[in-house]
This record gives sequence, structure tokens and C-alpha cells, in this order.
Amino acid sequence: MTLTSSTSSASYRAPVSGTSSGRATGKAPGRQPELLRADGSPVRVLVVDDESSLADLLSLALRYEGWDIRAEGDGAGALRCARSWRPDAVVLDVMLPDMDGLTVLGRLRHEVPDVPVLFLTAKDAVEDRIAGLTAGGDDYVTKPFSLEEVVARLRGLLRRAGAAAVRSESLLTVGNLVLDEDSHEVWRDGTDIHLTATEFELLRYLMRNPRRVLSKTQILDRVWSYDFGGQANVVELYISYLRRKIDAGREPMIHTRRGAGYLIKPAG
Amino acid sequence: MTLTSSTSSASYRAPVSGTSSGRATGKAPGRQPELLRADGSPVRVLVVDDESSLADLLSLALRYEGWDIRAEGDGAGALRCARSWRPDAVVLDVMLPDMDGLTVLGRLRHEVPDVPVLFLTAKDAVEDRIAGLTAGGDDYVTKPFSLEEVVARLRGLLRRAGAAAVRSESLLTVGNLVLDEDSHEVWRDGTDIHLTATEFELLRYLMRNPRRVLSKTQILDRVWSYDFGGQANVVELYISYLRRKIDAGREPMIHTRRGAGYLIKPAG
DNA sequence: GGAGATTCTCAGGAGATTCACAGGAACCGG
DNA sequence: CCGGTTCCTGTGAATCTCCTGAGAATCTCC
Repeated sequence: MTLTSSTSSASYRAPVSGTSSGRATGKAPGRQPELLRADGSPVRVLVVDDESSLADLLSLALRYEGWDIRAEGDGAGALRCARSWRPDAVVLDVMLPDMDGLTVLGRLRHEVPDVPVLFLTAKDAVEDRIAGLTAGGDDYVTKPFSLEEVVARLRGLLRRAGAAAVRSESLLTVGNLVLDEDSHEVWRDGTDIHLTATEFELLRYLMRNPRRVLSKTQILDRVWSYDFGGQANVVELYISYLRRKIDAGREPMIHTRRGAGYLIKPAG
Repeated sequence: MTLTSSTSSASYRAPVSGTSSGRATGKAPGRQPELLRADGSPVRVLVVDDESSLADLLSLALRYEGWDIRAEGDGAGALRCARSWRPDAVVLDVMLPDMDGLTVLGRLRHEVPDVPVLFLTAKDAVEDRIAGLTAGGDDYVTKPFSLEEVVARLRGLLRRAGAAAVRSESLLTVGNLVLDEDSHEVWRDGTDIHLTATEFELLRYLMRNPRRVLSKTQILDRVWSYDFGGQANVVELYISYLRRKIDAGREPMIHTRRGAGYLIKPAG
């Protein structure tokens, strides 16, 4: 598999030292996929999960990233699809009705040797088992997950499995704020900022959509796990946390659009 | 789905750095639709709502945008229509008589995988498991909504789902007044202007119909939610607010046509 | 097992926003 | 110039949105 970053596109990456004038073109995720195969066609991702609602949710979110998605409900179907369709990555639930994760993985590797796999696993699954599964370049997320997390992990896998040229593309930049998706580090003005997991995901979502108002519902759907049943004002709370850490004293980058949502943009 | 911006048409979008001379041809929305499919035919939107009065209201308003509209009253009909008619976008009430929103969404995705969906949901029905509905590129508005809001959201969805050429088309420009629908920002002469939610929607409506007299009734029907029961002079009030912020000191762009309504046009 | 970190609920309060009302200004026809 | 109509806008009250401190519950890591 070969992946190239579509450097030609005005991606959602805002100009690094962009002044306020350099307006980032409103990125349409799902339109100009940043990750492409060598021939320019969209990346292919195979989703394997027997819970159809989850498979649908994932398909939806991944499709929106501009990827070509197919969904299968069991191991047999997955293998069949892998053989004929040759996906660039696979999202695989380790608990399938017909065969267990290790078996599927083994046969999958037989079909498509180098394809990276993102495992979906229940929280309480035995650790070492997962460790065995992810021995290669693979990765995993535990249910219930947030869409931001799955997308980020998948992007990571694709990036690492892709051409070396794509390497080091894990930096998100908005103004003087930099976020490293690989190391989970964040800097503003070069100063290191420590964020908790949730804060990090929220900031990543904001930074992936700079200068774009995101409603609290959108944020909730994307950053919090799909089974979150709490109050929508956690978003307010976490925006508050983020501001304390990122905007503290400095010129604010996170803005409230009363009645609409929040957005991030370069200071100034 | 492929969408192209009809750049050939003198759309209602005034020239960006246009002097007052560059007069936009008096476009009647519904005449020269800005968003078109690749083959030049109008965009197709499927409206699904069991309240026929609402469906009618929406159909009327959307048709006026120059789009091809079909309305269905239940999930089954919606799916049937989606399968055969292949709409470019769907407006979907999450409360349908025969099936719930998530079910319809799931099956809809099966029929037309990439179609963007705008959900209609009751404000107080917080329990309505909205979670995940906006996970993809989808969006939602709560009842009671304003037509301007629905149209704007729908345009946003279509824009983002459409061709790359349509990118960065989130700017509305009239003379030296610029409005960004993504970031909800407004500038005059490059100076940032803060507007409240209602002011923003009113201005957007005006700017989408430059040099065109809009009656107070039209404005009320369009910018305020359909169940608004107040005095018609809120429009006067908000025009007054807008003038204070937009025309303050400068040459006025918002004009009163006594006995007829208001219009906006480039200064000079 | 325990200390500290993290997530999240709850609720008070600050402030922004919406809107009604009403007096006055601007306009219009005679 | 007058009376009637339409429009403008100051004032203030009701409401809504958002921010944030306090603390409980849970998780993580040693």
C-alpha cells in the first residue's frame, strides 16, 4: 500500500504563522481526503462489526473523512471482502459471531499481508491478549469509544503504513498552537501544555476544524463516546478547562459564538 | 453525488471587492440556483416529516431556493423515494410515525451512502437519543426553527458534500461587507463586527438578497421561527440594531423603502 | 490499597439577548 | 401647515446562555 498526502489541497491545516488575514479555506472533511492512495483514489477501509448500529456509525464517520468504506458483519464476510476488495486498513471487532479475533487476524494476514488493523475490544478484555493482537503495527481502541479517537487512530495507522513522505505529518497547527497527534503533546508559543485525554481530544477536534463554529451537540457526538448519556454542559466545562490551559493570560484562541457553538482560530 | 457551483451565473453573491457599480443581477432565488448537480439539473432534496403543514412550509421555502423537492410523511415512503429518486440531501424529522430516526438513518445510508442529512428534532425531547446523529457531516435544527436557519444549514451540508470547487464559498459579500457563514463572523471594511444570533440571521437574509426589497412580513416569516407570536415590529428593532453596528458612522448600506420594506446594497 | 488525577454533576451568578412598549421623528397627502 | 401613518429607538424587564467553583464518583498508577 502506498499513501501520499495530498499536499496540493488546501487542507484543514491552517498556515503555521498565519496572520488573521490568511483565512483557512473552510475544510470540508470528506471531500478532499488528505490521505490518498498512490493512484489518487480514496483510501479503502473495511469495517467489521456484528452490531449493525455501531458499524453504521463508524461507516458514517469514516466516510466523512473521505474514505471509501465497506462494512461486514462477520469473519467470513470480512475475509471475502478483504480478498476481493483489498482494503488499505481494517477496523475489526475482536468479538465476532463466527470466529474469534486471532483467527480472523491470521487469515486476514494471509489475504492481505501488510494491511494495518484497528481492533475494537470491550473494556474488560484481557490485556495480554490484546497485546498479542497488536504485536505488529496494529492498534486498538476499547468500547465505548469516541469517533474522534477511532478516526485519529486510523489516520495514524494509515500514516505509518504509508509512504515515508507522509511521516511527521502528525502535527496540527493553528496560529502558534501546535498539537502532535502521535505524542499527544501540545505547545503554545513553544511552551509545553499538559492536557488530559478528554481535553486533548476536544482540542484536536477544534483544531481539525479551525475557524468553523462547532455546536455543542456536534462536539458531544464526536469527542465523547457514543454511549455518553450525561449533560451537554460537559462541553462547556471542558472548554473552560481548555481555556484555562491554552488561553491563560494570552490572547484567546477559543471563542464562543453564543447560541451557535465554539470555534478556534489564530489569535489576533 | 457531485455538485458544482454555477460560477457562470451572476449569482446573488456580489463581487468580492466589488465597488457599488458591480450590481448583482436582481436574482430571484429559485430562478438561478447557485448549487447545481454536475449535469446542471437542480439539487434534489427529500423532505420527511409527518406534520404535513410543516412539510409544506419547508417544501415551499426550499423550492424557492431553486431546488427540486419531494416530501414524504413516513420512513417507509422516505426510503422508497430515496432508492428511486436519489436525492442529494435529506431533511428528516427524527420523530416519525413508523420508525425512529436512527433506524431511518441507517437504512437511508444503505440506500444512498453519502447523502447528507439535516435532522429536525423537538427542543425539549432531549431524551430523543440524538447522540451520534451529527457524527458524520450531518447537522440538525431544533423545532421550532426559522426557515433561514434550515436553508442555511442545508446549503452548508450541500456545500461541504459537494465538489471541491465550491470550497471556501462560505463567504457572503455585499460591497465591503463580508459575512462568513462558517465562522459566523462579519466584517465591514475589514473591521470585525460582533452580531448576536438573531442579528446574524437577519443580516444573512438581507445579504442573500442584495438590492431587493424585503417586507417586514417576509423577514419575519424567514428569520424568526415559525411559531413566533410577537409583534411585527421586532423587525424594525433588529434593523435598528444592525444599522447601529454596520452602518455606524459609515455610509449606510441598509435602506428603508417606506411602506415596502428594507434592502441592503453596497454603499455609494 | 491508597494518593492523586480525571471525569462529570450540580447550581449559582454574571452577562448577553430577546422583546414589548411607548414617545418622538420622519414622511405623505391634502 | 395639518393630521395620519410609518418608522426609529431608548428603556427596562424577562429570559436565556454560558462560565465556573465545589465536590462526588471513578479511574490510574505505583
